[in-house]
Amino acid sequence: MAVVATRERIIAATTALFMQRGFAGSGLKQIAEASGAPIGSIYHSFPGGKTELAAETLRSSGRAYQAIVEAVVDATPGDVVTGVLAAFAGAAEVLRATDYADACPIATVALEVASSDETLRVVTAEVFESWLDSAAARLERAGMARARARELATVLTAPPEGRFLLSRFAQDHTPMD
Amino acid sequence: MAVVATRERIIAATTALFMQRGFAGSGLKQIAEASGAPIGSIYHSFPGGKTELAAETLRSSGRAYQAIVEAVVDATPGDVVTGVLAAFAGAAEVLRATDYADACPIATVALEVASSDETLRVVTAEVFESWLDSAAARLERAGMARARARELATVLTAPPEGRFLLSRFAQDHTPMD
DNA sequence: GTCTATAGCTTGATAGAC
DNA sequence: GTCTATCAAGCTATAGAC
Repeated sequence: MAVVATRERIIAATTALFMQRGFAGSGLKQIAEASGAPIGSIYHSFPGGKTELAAETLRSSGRAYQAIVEAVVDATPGDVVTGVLAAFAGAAEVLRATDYADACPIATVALEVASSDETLRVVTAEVFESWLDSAAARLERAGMARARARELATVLTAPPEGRFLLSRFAQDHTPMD
Repeated sequence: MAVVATRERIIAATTALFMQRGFAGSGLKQIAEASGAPIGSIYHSFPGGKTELAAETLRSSGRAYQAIVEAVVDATPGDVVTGVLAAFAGAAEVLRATDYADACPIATVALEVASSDETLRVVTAEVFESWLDSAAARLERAGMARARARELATVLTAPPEGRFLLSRFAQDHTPMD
């Protein structure tokens, strides 16, 4: 019980710091302070150190984000595309409400490690693959051919990520609408 | 002459490191080594330290990228939208040729500093504004209304940024096509 | 203008008391 | 399992010789 809580608190603190300062910019000392756990506890829960903590955080964020999008999509009447748009409209609202601080929890770290840390790059690629699989499965279920579903899933995911990026550093809601 | 060369070499080295490891992940020591100039020379050219160096690097990258896109757009027959697509097709080729290492030189740093360094956040926003102005001006020249031109410029810029992001960490060309 | 040396601090990681 | 103390190495920045 206490173990799980500590581990979860560490991951939650890491998620928040990664969104605001990225991987290299988030120190273990900061993470320890933000989570209320000393550094020793981080190494107890994540013996692989910062890399293992980052990998678990990315996977956790990826799962959480995917679950939210799936819930919105499945609850939206009409076709899947409309559902995806509804999910991203919700994400846009969160972004605005947090003063453009909380965007995609993966993107910042993904760009940082894409060419410098192969272990974490693979993790971000797997999270992305999982998102694509989820979207493609729903499009297939709606009657779309397998190859076409995968293509459309990719096309649907890219523009929102770009809009997140633009509206975040412009601190302007316009690109999201 | 020698002064300019040193300064330019430092900025070039910083640009490359920012694309690969981001802002926090690129140390001044690494930049010094990559540029062939000692740390003292960095502080001679950029008295404001790492922040000033980063700001100048972002502006330089932004100008260079904008000049390339403008050249391609202006040299492409047909409408402006076709030109923009041609420019991004060229960028996709560069990305593939560099094994997905050299993507947008602004995006990684922009996400890192968006919520943690107001000085650099403003710089990234200005670079982005300049891109939008450039694209909107060309759309206006093609006869489009001012407000509509700006809107379309934003819509045109977002999806390619998203595709850059996705194809980079998937190390897969598909999202770019 | 160029470069060396180093100060002062923070980092990721470890050892070991409790 | 939890936490403290500490390490060596890294960082940004500065002072000052050439």
